[in-house]
Amino acid sequence: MTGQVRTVDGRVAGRRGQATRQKLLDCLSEMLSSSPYRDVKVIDVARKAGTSPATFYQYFPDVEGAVLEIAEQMATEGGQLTELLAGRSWVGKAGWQTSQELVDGFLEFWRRNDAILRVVDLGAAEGDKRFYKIRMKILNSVNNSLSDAVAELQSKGRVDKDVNPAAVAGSLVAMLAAVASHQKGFQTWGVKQAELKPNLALLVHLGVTGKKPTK
Amino acid sequence: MTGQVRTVDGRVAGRRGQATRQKLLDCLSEMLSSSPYRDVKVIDVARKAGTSPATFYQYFPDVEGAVLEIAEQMATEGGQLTELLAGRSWVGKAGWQTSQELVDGFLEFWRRNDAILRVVDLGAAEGDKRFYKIRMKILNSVNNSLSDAVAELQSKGRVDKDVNPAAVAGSLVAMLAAVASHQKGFQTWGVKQAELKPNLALLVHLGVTGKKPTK
DNA sequence: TCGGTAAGCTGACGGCATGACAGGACAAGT
DNA sequence: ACTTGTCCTGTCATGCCGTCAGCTTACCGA
Repeated sequence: MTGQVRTVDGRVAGRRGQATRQKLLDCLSEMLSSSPYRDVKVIDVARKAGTSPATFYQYFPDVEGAVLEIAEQMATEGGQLTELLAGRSWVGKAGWQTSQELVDGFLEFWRRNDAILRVVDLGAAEGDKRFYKIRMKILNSVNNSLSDAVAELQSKGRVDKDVNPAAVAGSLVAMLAAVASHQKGFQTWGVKQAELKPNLALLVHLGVTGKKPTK
Repeated sequence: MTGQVRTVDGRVAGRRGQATRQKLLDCLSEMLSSSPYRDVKVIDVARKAGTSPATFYQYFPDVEGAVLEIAEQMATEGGQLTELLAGRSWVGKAGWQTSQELVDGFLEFWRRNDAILRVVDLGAAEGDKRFYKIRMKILNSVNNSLSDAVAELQSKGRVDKDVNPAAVAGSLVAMLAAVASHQKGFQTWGVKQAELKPNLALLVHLGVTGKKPTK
């Protein structure tokens, strides 16, 4: 499948090597959660993993390289997000439920992976194609489903013709991602988690169907 | 007002000093546009400004400190965003125009300041209160206006009672900011700039009024 | 059991950025 | 010209980066 795991200098990693590698990745993940991306140093990660910087460089070209690895793993898990929309209806009460469950699942996924997603977002915004592709991989599953849903409703005449399904879907997905990243920010605006979700679901439903949900 | 500009060691900066300081800020701004935040080094900024690292440290505690300065300046200019909504109507054709102009102005502002906004966003997401406050300062102007608009329509019975104005407004603002940050991303989804704007405006209008715009 | 071979790890090193300081250059007033 | 306070930089100790040679460990076939 993905081929063997290799060290920077071309050797194949065995059991022990892979364990060390994974430990480094885990420690890096922790560091990303606890300190600013800019301040994450190779030496700190290595120390935390109980090994030396030289070992780190055996498995990863640099911090960024290791981050990409973590992000890739997460993106693969992120494929589950597709299930939030596969075969769901956007009509009537079912539509409202679909919308709610999408918001719920999305926010939960983002909250679980917030540290790494922050970095992926930054990399993507800075124009780094590698991060960009990973971000796409995660969002595409949701985006395509949403886009299809809009397009289908459009073909039935339930949505205006001058709506661009991809643009609407992309904007909604971007909204979900942004709100998830700044969930704490809403508290300062006096909005609690529990209140936020239904309002987000409302916006998603409005965006996809153009109509208020029937609850 | 803001008091005198001071160096790190407490001296008051004169004409020449302020010029140097500003030059350093300008060069830092440029660097942020052209290279990843993580790789921006004091020595590079200093070289670009035709001075030495020591000079940089005379005016700023570190790179982050200087970035905060730039962000603060930008946040002040960002007050202009309020004008996009002050005294606008959300009813009928006027409502559609309000929505369009908001999207236009917002995207333009974000595009002009994308480099620094990326960093502010990251800092805020990482939980740094200083960046967080700056992000609020920028978004609040728009957010409050939007929130008021929703609340007003709500009091007139045109919007459902269980809608939380602050949550909806915050989500819409987050959407605008996120889409602006990843404008390039939409091109890969086959969505052009020109197509994006009206669809965003539609979503904003739907979110605020709960109805499709009359064009 | 015993090498042989490849994987795994680290000490050590040159290079570079950081951050602090003291002292020299410069402008302005007297 | 002299003084004063601002402004800049040479220099230095410190610490991280990224690489390499070389040592240790695990696996495997004879």
